[in-house]
Amino acid sequence: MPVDLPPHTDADGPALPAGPAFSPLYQQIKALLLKSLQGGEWKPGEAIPSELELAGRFKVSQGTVRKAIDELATENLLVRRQGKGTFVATHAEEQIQYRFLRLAPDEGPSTGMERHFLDCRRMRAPADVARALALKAGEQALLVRRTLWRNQAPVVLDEIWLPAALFKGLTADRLAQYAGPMYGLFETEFDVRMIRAEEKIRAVAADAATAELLQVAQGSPLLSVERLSHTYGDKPVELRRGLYNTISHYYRNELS
Amino acid sequence: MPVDLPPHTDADGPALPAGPAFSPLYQQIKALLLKSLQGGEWKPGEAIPSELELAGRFKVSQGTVRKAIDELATENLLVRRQGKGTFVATHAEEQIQYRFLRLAPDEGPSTGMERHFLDCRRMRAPADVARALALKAGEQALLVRRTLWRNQAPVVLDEIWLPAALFKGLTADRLAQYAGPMYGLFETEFDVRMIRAEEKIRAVAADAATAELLQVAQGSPLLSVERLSHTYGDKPVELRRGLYNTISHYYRNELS
DNA sequence: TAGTGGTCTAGACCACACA
DNA sequence: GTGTGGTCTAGACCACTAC
Repeated sequence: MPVDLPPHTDADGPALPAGPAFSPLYQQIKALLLKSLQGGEWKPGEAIPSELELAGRFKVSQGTVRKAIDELATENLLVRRQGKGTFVATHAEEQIQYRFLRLAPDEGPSTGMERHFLDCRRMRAPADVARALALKAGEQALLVRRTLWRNQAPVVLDEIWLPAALFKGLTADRLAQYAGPMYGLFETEFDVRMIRAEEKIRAVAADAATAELLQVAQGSPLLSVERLSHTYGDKPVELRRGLYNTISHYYRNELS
Repeated sequence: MPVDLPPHTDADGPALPAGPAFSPLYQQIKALLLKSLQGGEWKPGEAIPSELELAGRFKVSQGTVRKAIDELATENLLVRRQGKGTFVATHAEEQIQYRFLRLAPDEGPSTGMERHFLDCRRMRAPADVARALALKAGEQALLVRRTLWRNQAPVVLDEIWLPAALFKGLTADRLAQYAGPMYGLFETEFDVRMIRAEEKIRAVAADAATAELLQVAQGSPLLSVERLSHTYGDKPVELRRGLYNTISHYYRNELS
C-alpha cells in the first residue's frame, strides 16, 4: 500500500480550506483490517493472520501492522494472545462476565443471571425506535421482552428492539435454548456483531405492569438504562430499554 | 536503568509458584514517571521533559520512553500535544466539560452548570465514610453540600466527603469564589489531584429534605451516584454522593 | 523446535508550534 | 529554523504456546 498510497496529505490542487488532514500509514492499515472484519473474512473467535504475514500482504513493516492492531485491540475489536495469535473479539465466550452488562450485586460474586423470556413479537417499529435504529418508515421490528433473575428474584426487565430484516427466524424459544450471552447468539446465528454501545441512564418510577414483573411496589424507583448498540460502521442494530431494580444491585462505572 | 535493572524475571532461587512474572523496561520507566508525578516534580498543566531528554536521563531509547508515556496518556494522566510537548493532565482547564461529570441535558448544549454551595462542615467521619476513605477511627472529615442548577432549576444535590487533614482551610466561601471545576481548586490550592474514580449508580426515592432542595415531589425517583475518587497510588480522597433529577437530564455512558 | 506476539534499539524523516 | 511529538523501518532478541 505505501507504494500506491503515500502517507502524505492528498497531493492535489491548491490547498483546500479544512483539507483532508493527513492519514498515517497505520491508520490506512487499520481501515483495511476493519474492512476485512466487516466483510466477514475473519469470524468472531477466529485468529487473524500473523503480524508478519499481514506486514507482507500490505507491504509495510511489522511495526506498522502492530500499531494498527494495537488500536483495534484497545477498541476491543481484536484480542491479542501472546504465543497464540490475534483473535477477533466475540461475545460468545466471555467466560467471566457479560461484556456490556454493568450491573453488579451488592454482595457476592458477579455470577451470571437466570434468563426468562417473556415474548418475541414482530411489529411495525414505533416512531422513536425507528428513528434510533435508522429504519425506514413502517419497517418491521422485533420486540423481545425478558427478565433477568438472581437468587430467585427478578432484577432486570429488558425490552429489546431489533430490525426484523437482520434477525429472520428469531423466536423466544430459540433465545431460551441458547446458553450464553444473547450477543453470542446474534454473532453465530445472525452474523450481527455488537461492537460499541451508548447508554442513557435515568431514574424512573415503576408502572403497574413493570412493578408486577419485577415484584416491587408500583412507583418504586428503578434504574432506566436505554442502550443503543452498533455494529461495524457505527450502524445501530439494537435498542434496548432496561429497567433495573437497584435494591441489591448497582450499576458500576469507571471514570478516568 | 537497564544497566542496574535487567528486564528479566527476578533471577532468584527455585521457581516460585505464581512468580513475580516479568516487568518490561517501559513499565519500569512508567513507574518512575509516575513517582515523579506523585512527588510533584511536575505540576498539573506543566510540561514534562521531552522524550529525548527523558530517554537520556533513564538511559533508554526514545521508543521505550514513548511507550511509557503512551500508557500514561491513555490513562489520562498525561496529555500529548504535537509540536509543544507532553503535559500533566489537569482539571483546572477543562474548557469544554467537567471531566468526571457524565450528566447531559436532554436538549441543548452540555454547558456548565451554576453552583450553589449550601454548607461546609467539619465533623467526625461516619463509619461508612471513614471506611471508604480509609480514615482512622474518629478522624475528622469535611462535608460539603451543594446543588447544581441549569435553567434556573436545581438538578443535582451533592454531598462531598473529604479527609479534613488534606483540605485545611476549605470553606464554602472559598469554594463559591473559585471559578471552574472543584477538582481544579483541589489541585491548585490543596495539591490533591483526582486521577480516577469509581461510581455506583442506583435509583432511589427522594426524601423530604432532598425533595425540597431539588424542587421535586417527595418520593420522586432520583439517580443516586456514589463516587469514590482516587489520587496517585489509588489512594481514595473523596467520597461524593450525588442525587440527580433525571427528568430533563441523563447520565451517559459508553460501552465497548 | 517453530511460530506467535512482546520488547527494545537506532536512525531517518514528517507534521506541528513558535519565535 | 529549532524543538517537540508522530510515523516508519529493519533487525535483534525475549516470552509464551503448542507440538
